[in-house]
Amino acid sequence: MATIEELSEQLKLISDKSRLTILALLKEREMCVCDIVEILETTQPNVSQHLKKLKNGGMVHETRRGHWIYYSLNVEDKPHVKKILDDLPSMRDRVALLRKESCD
Amino acid sequence: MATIEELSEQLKLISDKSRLTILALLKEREMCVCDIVEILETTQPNVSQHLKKLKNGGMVHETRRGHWIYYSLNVEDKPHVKKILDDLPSMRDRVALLRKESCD
DNA sequence: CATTTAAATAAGTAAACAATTATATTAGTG
DNA sequence: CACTAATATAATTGTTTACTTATTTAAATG
Repeated sequence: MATIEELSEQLKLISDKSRLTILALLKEREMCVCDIVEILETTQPNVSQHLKKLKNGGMVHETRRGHWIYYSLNVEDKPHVKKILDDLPSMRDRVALLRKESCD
Repeated sequence: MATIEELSEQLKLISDKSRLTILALLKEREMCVCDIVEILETTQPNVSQHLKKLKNGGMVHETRRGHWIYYSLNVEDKPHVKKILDDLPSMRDRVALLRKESCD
C-alpha cells in the first residue's frame, strides 16, 4: 500500500513519453546510452538525464562493460509498472534497426 | 495494446497528486465539487479544472442531482488504473470528516 | 601514462502545467 | 420570473520539467 505522494511520483516518472519509450526498449534487451540516443533520435545528455531519473526511481539498473554502460529493466518488484510495460507495443523492430557497431 | 502516446497521456492524467487524491476519494463514494474542495483545501475552480481533465480522459462520470453535480469513478474499463487505485490508501476517514451539510 | 570516447553534469531556455483570481453560466427554488 | 447557489470558464501568474548546448568526468586501451 503506497502513499499517494509515492505513487504520484512513480507515475510521473513513467508517464513521460521519452522515459516510457526507454522502458519499452529495455523490455527487449539491455542497452547502452548511445543505442537509446540513436533510436530516440535525440541528444546524449537528454537520454542520460532520463536514465538518471529512471535509476533514481529504481526502474533501471546499470552496469559497465568495456567502454559502455548498459542499462536494464529493474521492475520485478513493481507490479503496476510491470503490468503497464507488458501492455506496451513491442519495440523489436526498432531495436533490430540498430547498427551492430553503432556505438564505436 | 495501447500506444505509448495514449498510455503516456493516461498516466500523466492520473499522476498529478490532486487528481490522484480525487480518484481515491471517489473510490469511497460519489462526491460533488464542493465536497472535494473542502477535503483538498483548495479553490473551487482548481477542483473543477481537475475534474474536467478527468472527465475528458474518461476517468469519471458526472450527474446532476438537485443543486449539485455528482462525480463518480468510471474506471471499470481501465484495468491498469483500477489496479493502481486499488493500491491507494483508504480515504474513508477524510470522507467521514465532511460535514453533512457542507455544501448548502 | 596519455589519448580517446562514452557518459555525466551544469547552465540556460522554452514549453507544459497547476493554481489563483475574476467573471460567466446554469439550474433550482422562493 | 428573479434570485441564489453551485459549478464552469477565462485570463493570468508561477512553477515544474524537458530539452539544448557546453563542459567535465572517468574509464579503457594503445
